[in-house]
Amino acid sequence: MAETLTLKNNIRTLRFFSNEMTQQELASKIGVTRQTVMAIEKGKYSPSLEVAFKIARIFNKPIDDVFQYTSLDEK
Amino acid sequence: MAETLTLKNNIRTLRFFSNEMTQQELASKIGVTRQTVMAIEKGKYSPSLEVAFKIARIFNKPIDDVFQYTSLDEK
DNA sequence: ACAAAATGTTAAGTATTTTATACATCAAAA
DNA sequence: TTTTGATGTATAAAATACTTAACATTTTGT
Repeated sequence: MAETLTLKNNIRTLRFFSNEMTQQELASKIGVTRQTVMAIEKGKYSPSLEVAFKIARIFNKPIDDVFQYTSLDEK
Repeated sequence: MAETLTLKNNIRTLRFFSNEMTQQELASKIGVTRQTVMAIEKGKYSPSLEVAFKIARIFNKPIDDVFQYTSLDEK
């Protein structure tokens, strides 16, 4: 049945837990534009692994804690 | 000093530990071409997070066990 | 030594990510 | 109420990932 997998993330939550970090602040820290953070946060597309690593690093989390690649209906 | 970070990976090793899986087999399993596996394995470029997840999933490992984003000189 | 399979390389094209601008909406603050 | 900062949306261009195809080199097996 070729279950459809989608990419989700906790960036928004992680930002808030990190002293209410704004999208712009996160973007600056990892060296991308605010639009990129925006698009990734909203799941508009799959970022490069490098950008994913940079984000995870800011929050001191492994990538799998920031991004989840799961079947759509997963809890 | 803006330490330079580079992306490394253990794909080659993981393939061998997985019943000597070839690049072509891995490519087929994750739905990309052999050249793509080749390029990623040799670190020619940073794959998309989605492809990274697919690879990690084949080996039943978290992404951070397959890819390392570290400073060049790191042991 | 030979054949076959696996890996490496290159080039050109397509697809996707990221940038850059610009503008709209909303909430908070002044 | 007006301004300001943060977020959302849109679009075009630039950069990068991925494909396709073809061929060269290395490794493995017979």
